Amino acid sequence: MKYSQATDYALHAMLNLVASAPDKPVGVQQLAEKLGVSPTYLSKLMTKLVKAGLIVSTPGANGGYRLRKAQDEISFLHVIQAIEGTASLLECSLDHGDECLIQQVVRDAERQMEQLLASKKLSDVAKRLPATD
Amino acid sequence: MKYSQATDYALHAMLNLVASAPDKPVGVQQLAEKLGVSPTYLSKLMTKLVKAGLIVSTPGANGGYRLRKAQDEISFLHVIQAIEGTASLLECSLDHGDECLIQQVVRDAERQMEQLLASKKLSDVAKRLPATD
DNA sequence: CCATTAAGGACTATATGTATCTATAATAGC
DNA sequence: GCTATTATAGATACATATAGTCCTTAATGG
Ligand code: SF4
Ligand code: SF4
Repeated sequence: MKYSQATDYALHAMLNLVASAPDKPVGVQQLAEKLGVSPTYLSKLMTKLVKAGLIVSTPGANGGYRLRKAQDEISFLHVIQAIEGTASLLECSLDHGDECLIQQVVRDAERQMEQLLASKKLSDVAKRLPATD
Repeated sequence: MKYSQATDYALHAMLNLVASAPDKPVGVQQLAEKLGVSPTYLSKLMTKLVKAGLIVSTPGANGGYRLRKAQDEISFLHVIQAIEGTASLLECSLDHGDECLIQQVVRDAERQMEQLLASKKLSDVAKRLPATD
């Protein structure tokens, strides 16, 4: 089980936005170049982030993307779920109801992980981002 | 991000083994029938569990699978990792070294989840398994 | 020796993820 | 208004992973 590569791109793109001036939008071209990804592909991911309410986009000349909220209000979980969705890890076909302990265990485990991911904000890592990124 | 269906099968198969008599091996035929899966496919999954050291198999007449360890020593994490592997959720191509906070956050989150999954044993859910399973 | 059962290789089908191309819409600046 | 710029979106192509089947081989009990 792995996060899709798209999640990796999204996280790095978001951190690049954090590192940029907050009022100057960053275009997908620049982002794609820094990440070494195809611009058109990255564009679709950015659109997902827009729809998730994490960033805002402005088309036209000097357009691009900028954060919608303060960087200390955007958590890892926000970014990850914007790309990966919020489905549970275990999707059993039969639904034996609430008494199913199997699902409870997995849900609990998910909650544990999500709790930590939600507590970590972009600002927590923005301070010390590897230089070449 | 979701566990593969194979993980779902493996968990249910293991719990069926727990529910069976510990000395009588259970064949893949019976298991497959209970789970509603193809026997040949399930067979491959069972082999993975064998290689992970969770169960032992005996071929030949009256053969099948049985638990290798006590049911309170087998955790959810054991079963899940036997199928899904142990790779990290985030596999970035560039490796910027230990100071990368992005990876640290994700690793921490993984550890949180794994810690809970490791603490939950098969015996914890075997007591109250939905009837139709 | 024979029936039974697991293991494993080869193969197919399907789904998902990754990526490209093209067209459309919106915005800023002239 | 016109034009350049930039995001959005659909269609399409490609790669990879998952899911599943078929057949052969090996091991065990009777
Ligand atoms: S026992 Fe739980 S996980 Fe299994 S099929 Fe029933 S509801 Fe789903
Ligand atoms: S910053 Fe961290 S996650 Fe990103 S490419 Fe570098 S090592 Fe990988």
